[in-house]
Amino acid sequence: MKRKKEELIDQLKEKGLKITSQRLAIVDALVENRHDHPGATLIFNEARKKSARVSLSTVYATLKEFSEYGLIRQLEFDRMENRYDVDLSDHVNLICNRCGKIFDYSIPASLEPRDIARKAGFVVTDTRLEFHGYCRDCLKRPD
Amino acid sequence: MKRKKEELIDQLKEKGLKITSQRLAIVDALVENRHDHPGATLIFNEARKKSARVSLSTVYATLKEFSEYGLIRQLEFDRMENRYDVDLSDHVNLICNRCGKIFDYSIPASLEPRDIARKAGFVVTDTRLEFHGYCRDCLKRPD
DNA sequence: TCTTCATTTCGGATTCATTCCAGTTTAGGA
DNA sequence: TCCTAAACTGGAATGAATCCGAAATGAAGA
Repeated sequence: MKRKKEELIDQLKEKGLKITSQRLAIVDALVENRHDHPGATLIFNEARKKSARVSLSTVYATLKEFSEYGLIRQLEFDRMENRYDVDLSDHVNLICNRCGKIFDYSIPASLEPRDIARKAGFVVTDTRLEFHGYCRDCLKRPD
Repeated sequence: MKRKKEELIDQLKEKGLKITSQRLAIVDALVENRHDHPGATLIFNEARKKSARVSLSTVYATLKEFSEYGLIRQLEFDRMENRYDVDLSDHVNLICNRCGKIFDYSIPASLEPRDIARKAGFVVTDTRLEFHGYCRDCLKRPD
């Protein structure tokens, strides 16, 4: 299996997006911090460390673009910056109410809170299910 | 079954929260617009219409407090104001990518996108599952 | 290798939801 | 009716994210 980093770079090429030093630094930061589900600020700082010249605007624009092209997944929160996930496989995000860390729990497996507590050591207090797509009315409309 | 409005007011009393004209107006707005899953701005406007003297700060503080006391549920989005749900029963929020409307789809029922398309006429393009709670480390820690 | 130009980047200004704060009002128990 | 903690106000502050015009640059073609 190819490393995630090269995989992402190949996808950039496929989609006709340019490979710039900024994008490489952002890809690096995304892949290396993947288990932290990093946010824009963390990615910005990490990219800067690697001696790359990057602006925060660019980081935002790039993450947005990557999300739109389906290279990564954007996780949204209330009063907390968005986080990004390079793991596109089916999984549940387990989010700790206290420390805010985000853990992955892979599917298919039972989604019963009891099972999750037993297998992942995570006590579920609140669940959030959202299915995004197109409603009946919008499907009918042309445009 | 008691009407949702009285139910909420009773809960305020039970928790020792004061019944103010502002809170009554906010409860009204929440209940009457429940199917729109209203946001703070809509609730503010609705509450104002009912000749109530309310400030936006109060609406925010009240919605936050209601959420914390578990009277309502806060739904968070990216670049869109938070929305509030008075329906605390198990259900999936179906969110249209185009018009932004939020539909409820009750559980227990199959969560298979195919079944949802057939039964609710909603085509699922993206799913979001988040389980909030406490991680292993935080469970160990005293504090 | 050089030229060209659409794409990308920059950074400062802007937007907008939400929170904060200090002063004022008020619900509801005594 | 009085009293006090709780609730409310509105303007300022915060912070994530976007916008914008100008400058830089990747990469395709000569």
